[in-house]
Amino acid sequence: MDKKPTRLGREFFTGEDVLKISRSLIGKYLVTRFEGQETAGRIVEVEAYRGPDDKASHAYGLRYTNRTQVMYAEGGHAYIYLCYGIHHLFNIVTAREGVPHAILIRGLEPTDNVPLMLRRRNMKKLQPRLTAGPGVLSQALGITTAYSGTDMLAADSPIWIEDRGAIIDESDIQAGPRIGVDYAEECASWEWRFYIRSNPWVSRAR
DNA sequence: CGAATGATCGGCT
DNA sequence: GCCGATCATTCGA
Repeated sequence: MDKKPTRLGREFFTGEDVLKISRSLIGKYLVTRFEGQETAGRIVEVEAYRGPDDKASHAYGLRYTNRTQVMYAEGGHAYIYLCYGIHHLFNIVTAREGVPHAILIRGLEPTDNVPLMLRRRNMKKLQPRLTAGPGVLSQALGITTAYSGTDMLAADSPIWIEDRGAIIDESDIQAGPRIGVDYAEECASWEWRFYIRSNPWVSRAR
């Protein structure tokens, strides 16, 4: 915990196993810096989307559109899309170029510059609603679809992932079915959602 | 070109 | 617990 924060290197994101990378992301920090203001939170909940063979993925069957083309970029890019016309959902692209894997960040424990996050969310009081959920955490960090395609390994990237030295015990990580993917037939039951058990910053199932 | 649809959220009952 | 918001994207005509 005392370790100096280091940005995760490219090799963290280019692996083939998106489930393993998803688990490894738990406990890392998602950081943004816009107009000189940093905000950050500890990742406590993620979901894996494995391109070609996953019916829940926007890249199922290698579907390639203007929106999804960034999913085919090298691991470490940001895939951000608009959901329900309102919410900007933030994903991290993984795997080598051409393999459309992605990890959706669904829950964050706010850590850096909470007052600014509260302001962006139009909230007065700190409560899980601030960053528990993929749409709200993007709002709290100032992330919008305008940043989709960003290479988070670029030196001047406004969004990046940090390792602050915390070790998360595997036994504290719970797996379960992904949220909101009922349309994905047999893939809907795959337990590709990972989260820290009993953590208040994990999004609530509806 | 038109219609349908979401990897959700917050307010209201 | 339910329901409406709200629009980029996608697909089919």
